[in-house]
Amino acid sequence: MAKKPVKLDDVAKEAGVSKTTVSRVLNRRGYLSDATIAKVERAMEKLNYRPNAIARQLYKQETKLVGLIFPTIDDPFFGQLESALENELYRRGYKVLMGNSQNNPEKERSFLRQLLNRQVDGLIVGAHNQAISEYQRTTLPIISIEQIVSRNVPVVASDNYNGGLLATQRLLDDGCQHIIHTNYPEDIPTPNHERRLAYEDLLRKHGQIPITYHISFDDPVEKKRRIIRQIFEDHPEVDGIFADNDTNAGLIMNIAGEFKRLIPEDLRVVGYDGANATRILLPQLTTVQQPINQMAAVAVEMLQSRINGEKVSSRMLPVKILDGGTA
Amino acid sequence: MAKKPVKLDDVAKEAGVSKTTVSRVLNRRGYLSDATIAKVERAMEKLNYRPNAIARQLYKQETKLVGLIFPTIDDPFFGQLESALENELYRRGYKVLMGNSQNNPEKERSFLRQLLNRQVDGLIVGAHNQAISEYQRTTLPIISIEQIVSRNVPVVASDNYNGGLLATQRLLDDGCQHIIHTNYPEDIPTPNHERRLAYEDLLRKHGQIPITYHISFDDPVEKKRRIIRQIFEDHPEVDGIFADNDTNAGLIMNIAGEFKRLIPEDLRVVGYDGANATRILLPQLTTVQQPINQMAAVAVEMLQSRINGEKVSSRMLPVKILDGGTA
DNA sequence: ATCTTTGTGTCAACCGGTTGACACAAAGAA
DNA sequence: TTCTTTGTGTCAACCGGTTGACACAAAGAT
Repeated sequence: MAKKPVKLDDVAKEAGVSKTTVSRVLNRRGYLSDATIAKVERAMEKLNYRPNAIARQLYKQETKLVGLIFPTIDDPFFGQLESALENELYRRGYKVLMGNSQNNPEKERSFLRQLLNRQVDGLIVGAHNQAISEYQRTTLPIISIEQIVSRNVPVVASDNYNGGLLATQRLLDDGCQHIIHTNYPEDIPTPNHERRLAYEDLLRKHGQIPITYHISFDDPVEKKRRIIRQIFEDHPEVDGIFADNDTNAGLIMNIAGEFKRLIPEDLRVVGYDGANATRILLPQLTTVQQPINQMAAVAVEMLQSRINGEKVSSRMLPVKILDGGTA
Repeated sequence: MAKKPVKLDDVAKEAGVSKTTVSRVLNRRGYLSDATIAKVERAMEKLNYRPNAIARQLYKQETKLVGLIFPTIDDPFFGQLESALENELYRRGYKVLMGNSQNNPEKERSFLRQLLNRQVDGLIVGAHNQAISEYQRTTLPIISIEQIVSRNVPVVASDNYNGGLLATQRLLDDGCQHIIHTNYPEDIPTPNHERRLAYEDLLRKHGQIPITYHISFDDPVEKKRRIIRQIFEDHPEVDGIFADNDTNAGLIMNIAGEFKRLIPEDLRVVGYDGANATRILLPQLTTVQQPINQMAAVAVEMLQSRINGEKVSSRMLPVKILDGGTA
């Protein structure tokens, strides 16, 4: 015997007015006497009335919801990024519908398809899948972060190439002779590859041979460890490593210990990302920091513009190197 | 001149059938000839029809949305927890509406009020605020994680008291004579205090005087560092620290370095949480691990039961200590 | 005395799907 | 022949707010 929820009509009856009047009180529009307002509010209070958001959304054709599609949230970089996005969106009156693709194209597609059904007013994506045709033929406002999704989707990115240069240059300045890089397998589309390209270009310019070991974001930790051990086994001469993200840099530092390498004496390490959580747990790491919060702010600003029907173009934000002690 | 979105009626017209028939094809209910199905599907394809989720929700009175209210997502513990929750919920056909309270009662209340308006089918909360009366007088299914929200809200918790015992006992077993603890200020309601109580009880039993330094989750990192430095200044004799979370344990380890303490020789450290990200960045930390993924699974299962109208009661899950090298 | 302006409130259509009730035809059963 | 079952499809009410159109009264302007 669950009581039916109170609806606007019930309030109207209780207050002795019409639906319209109640709605007007709710939205404070049109002419209203103080007496009427008081009467209606008393009735709402008495019945503990809660307006049905869905009904309003149906009529208004807007949900004040924004979808976020990223690989995961259980990671210092994405955690901070989505956290910052949520904050910015909330400030502008939007709530967040979160979907973690786990780099699973199936899940991403299903998620996307559902959101496209007028569930959200806009979308911010940073997942690593491609060839998801749904992105192409929709008119929903979309902003992408660090990822090229489709020709018509503006991108907010940090300057990955320059970040790669900064990291590599640092190791060169430190006098490293054998610098190795870790990055995604090349068939996974991500802007991280820009970091690799910079590393390769700069290394070649200095007469060194670039060597990249491929570690995928989704590899289980044990596999990542195995790949890193391989580095030390294949290249005992290594004296500098540029990791494409801080988590890998952390793993590298641990495994360097296993191989009795002192950091920074025997081995210099530069990471990438510079997220809050990593800075706390691994402050000694020298790393290229992305302006995560700023990226979030810019992305939300751009999305808002698109929702308002304005045109926006892609933006690239600068990175900087943070000195720890590892390089 | 934005074209109006295609609606069910348009598809019906295109296919030469009625709305009902199209709806039936969409939901595969009632008797339908193959010919009809094909006809309708061709029409949907041709018009690129997307059903309006909001309209369906309004009629069905369910949104297949679950709200998540936690302090933040930018933290290894909450990141992993929310990530696991999202996964479990997705498996059951629910999408996630995320709200970070930032331990800001204002934001939490506003968020909650909006979700209560029939926006979500259920709620999982783990925010640290109290006295939010909205939780009390609603019939929305709610499950709380590690937090007592209201008499009628079932809780999923890990065995915090036992976790406190495990951590403290480990330090005692290591022969520590001066064990200090960090935890929230006592006026912030969190189950972490159970960990403190266990520490106090056990320490007293062993004739030691419990000393707790208060570090709030929301304190800026610099403040946290300051408080931790204070520990070493006030109690140079300290030889064991039980931190109420791994992030603080990480900070403690760093600052121990500043004070020239070797870990574990001069100082033993035990953390709390054992989240994935921390295990990767700080594997050497001995810590009490919460069964984060299991907590998420149980919470979702309980929520599903409540949504189905069943009664559920609170559950407590066991913790275990993970051996690193710091204690 | 007539015309506007301001204040208060009502009616009914609308947003876009969903579904119970019902109509009608063809096939099989009694 | 008549009754039941199966297959196919239509009608219109419904979910719960929102709002343009409109009615009517009182006050102020000309």
